[in-house]
Amino acid sequence: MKKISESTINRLSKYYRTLQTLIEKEVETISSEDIADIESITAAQVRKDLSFFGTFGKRGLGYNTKDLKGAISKILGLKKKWNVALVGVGNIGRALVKYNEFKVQGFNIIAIFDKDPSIIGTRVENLTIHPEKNLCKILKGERIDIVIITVPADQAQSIVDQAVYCGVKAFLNFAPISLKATEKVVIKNENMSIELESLSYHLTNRLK
Amino acid sequence: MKKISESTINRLSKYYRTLQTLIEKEVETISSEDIADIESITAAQVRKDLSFFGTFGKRGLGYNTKDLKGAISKILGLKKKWNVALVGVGNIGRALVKYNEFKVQGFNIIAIFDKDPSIIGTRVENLTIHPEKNLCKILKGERIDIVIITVPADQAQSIVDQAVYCGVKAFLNFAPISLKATEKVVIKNENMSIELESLSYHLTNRLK
DNA sequence: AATTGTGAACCTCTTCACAGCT
DNA sequence: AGCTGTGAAGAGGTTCACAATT
Repeated sequence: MKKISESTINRLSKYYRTLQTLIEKEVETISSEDIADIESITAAQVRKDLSFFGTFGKRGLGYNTKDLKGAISKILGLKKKWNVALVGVGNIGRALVKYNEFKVQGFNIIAIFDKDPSIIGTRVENLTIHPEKNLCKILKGERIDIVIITVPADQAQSIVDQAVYCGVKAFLNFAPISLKATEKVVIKNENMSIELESLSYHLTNRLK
Repeated sequence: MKKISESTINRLSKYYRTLQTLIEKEVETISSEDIADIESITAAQVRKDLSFFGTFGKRGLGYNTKDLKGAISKILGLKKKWNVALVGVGNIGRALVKYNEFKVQGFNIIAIFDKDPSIIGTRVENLTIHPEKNLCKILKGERIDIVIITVPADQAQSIVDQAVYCGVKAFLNFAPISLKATEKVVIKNENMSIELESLSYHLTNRLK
């Protein structure tokens, strides 16, 4: 299969969410132009993104919202439930465990870890905090697909290394550091400080 | 000034953080190649990014870590403290108020808002939760530069509209929806579901 | 008549490669 | 000799524009 860009994948996620909203409003059909307006992009972009995966529309009519949502759901692999673990039960980690959006989309956090003895064994939302030394055993036993990293920057690489060794191939990293892994592993970064610094740049240079 | 790409700005943030770590380790000089290795990019990319803003290195030697950190700090506008407000004191909002990294980098959350009467008036980390109806008055009075949006998706656009009307030009949005504003406003998105869905795509299609 | 699907044109970002300093 | 700074080449992503289809 042709290499699909990360931008295309991210836009598919957005279309997916938009379609969900449209279906709730009982809209049955939508054109690429209308989707484009909602996302503030061009209609050609929407059609091109979809064209990498097949032909989903009807010329002259547009796209059926339910069919297209189903198609994107299949492309993104959202038909299945994913087992997620979270390492680092601090402020951010705790908030993510409680964040409902993930579960709704099929990402179930089913194991959580920390290295602080004073919170190990306590519970957050029905989940017991495991010690990090049991990481590998539990990742394998629970068949974890994705690990969310919410530990401090200096501990993040070590968690990735351990988890990769135990077979995990996908990570969502909140630590403000560039993590390394082999080709066969994906790491997505959620770096909030970078986004704030970007705002700072624009306020300083462009928006005076 | 030439238009600088968002990727360049984001990489500058990363270099900045890397330089900070190097300075703590008492490294005084670094080459573009070494920075590139840390960030898993090419040396030419590092040099090109910096070249948009001036010449900071010494041929044959590399870059002085402290000087370069200072230069990037100035480019990104991090010399000054920014006044930040947060709207939506749910799980994520609460975690961000407590998140220390922001304050360390000069982003001070000094006002927080919610519309739930049962929590208005209560405190989170020394800050009293204000009712959303006072948004405009307080944004102006406290001279807020940046608004962090942690309300549900269907309320996010209305918060942006109000805040833009009251003079705010920069937003960090955690709601999973595409927000609209004029040219003179920047909105950065922190969409955690999109990143998870991207992982789902890669696990489904590439990493079997 | 309306709207998709797509090759070609265009534009932007990244990498190469080397002249120019230290 | 070593490493930066940068014009030119290359790669990749976006938009145009139109034939094809309903």
